[in-house]
Amino acid sequence: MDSSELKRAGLKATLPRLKILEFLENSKVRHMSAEDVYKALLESGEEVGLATVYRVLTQFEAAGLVVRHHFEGGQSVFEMEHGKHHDHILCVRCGKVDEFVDDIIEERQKKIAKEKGYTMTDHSLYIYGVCSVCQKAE
Amino acid sequence: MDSSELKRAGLKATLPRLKILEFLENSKVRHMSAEDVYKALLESGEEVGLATVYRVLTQFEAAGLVVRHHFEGGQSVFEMEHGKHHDHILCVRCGKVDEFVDDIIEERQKKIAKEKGYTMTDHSLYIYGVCSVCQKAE
DNA sequence: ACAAAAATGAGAAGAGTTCTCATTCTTATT
DNA sequence: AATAAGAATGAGAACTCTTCTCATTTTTGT
Repeated sequence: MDSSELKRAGLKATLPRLKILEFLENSKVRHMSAEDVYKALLESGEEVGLATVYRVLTQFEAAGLVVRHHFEGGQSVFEMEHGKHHDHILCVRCGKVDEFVDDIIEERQKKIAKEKGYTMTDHSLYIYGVCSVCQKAE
Repeated sequence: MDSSELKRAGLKATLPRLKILEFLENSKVRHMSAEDVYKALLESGEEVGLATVYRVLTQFEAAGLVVRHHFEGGQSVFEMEHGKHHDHILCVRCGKVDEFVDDIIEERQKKIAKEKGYTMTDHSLYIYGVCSVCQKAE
């Protein structure tokens, strides 16, 4: 287990943090709720408290290791930060999530913020639609 | 009180619905949570249940009278639908909300959806930043 | 190995929202 | 205008997601 990533983020290398980080890094699924992480760890025989999962994910977010998304439906989902910023497009039928980057949109956002007198700190863009698979399954 | 708007939306013209609609239409504030609406009605001496406010706002949303936003922070806020679609830019300090429309961004979104094989049904874009007033108050 | 400080886990608590169901209101019909 | 049938309401219970509390355990620098 590699604790250097945690240390770099200014977090002590505790067991729960290591397990959660390891799990996030090795998971095929990109977007996970706190509950998802908690359940997955329990199933693989790890002892972690749900409160700890929430706490740690919040810390990871603050440290920039992870990004928190507010997809529709109240629940937060987390995603490993792999350097490149991107936005999301979601299927409203099956819940599939795709990613995209569009420099023109990024540009326009900055411009709009400036025009309105804001210093932009962040943004969130979600496109909702019906994916190709679900369109056929109509 | 004008019940035609409700009837047009396929909703019976009940007293609570009329009061809520009237309040939304006359309010200076554009974005309100269910709780906000509930409290405001109570204060102006109207008898409405919180559950009804939630129910009615959801019905208004389904009927297209109102738009629901998921600003950061879990809570839904509602806004009268005045025909013109727009996105939002929010101040992370004072909570101020501004609106904007950008045709180029709208265009790009449709294009991206198409490229990814999606039929776009909706989208949500929020820009977060620090507004001019809060920048000065630093 | 040890003490001090920080992190954890279990459950309580909190916020926001939905559900349940007995009562009340609306509407179409006399 | 009265009525009957169905829909809507309100009060509180219940539910979901998340945070808090605090006694116990773990980590880390010495």
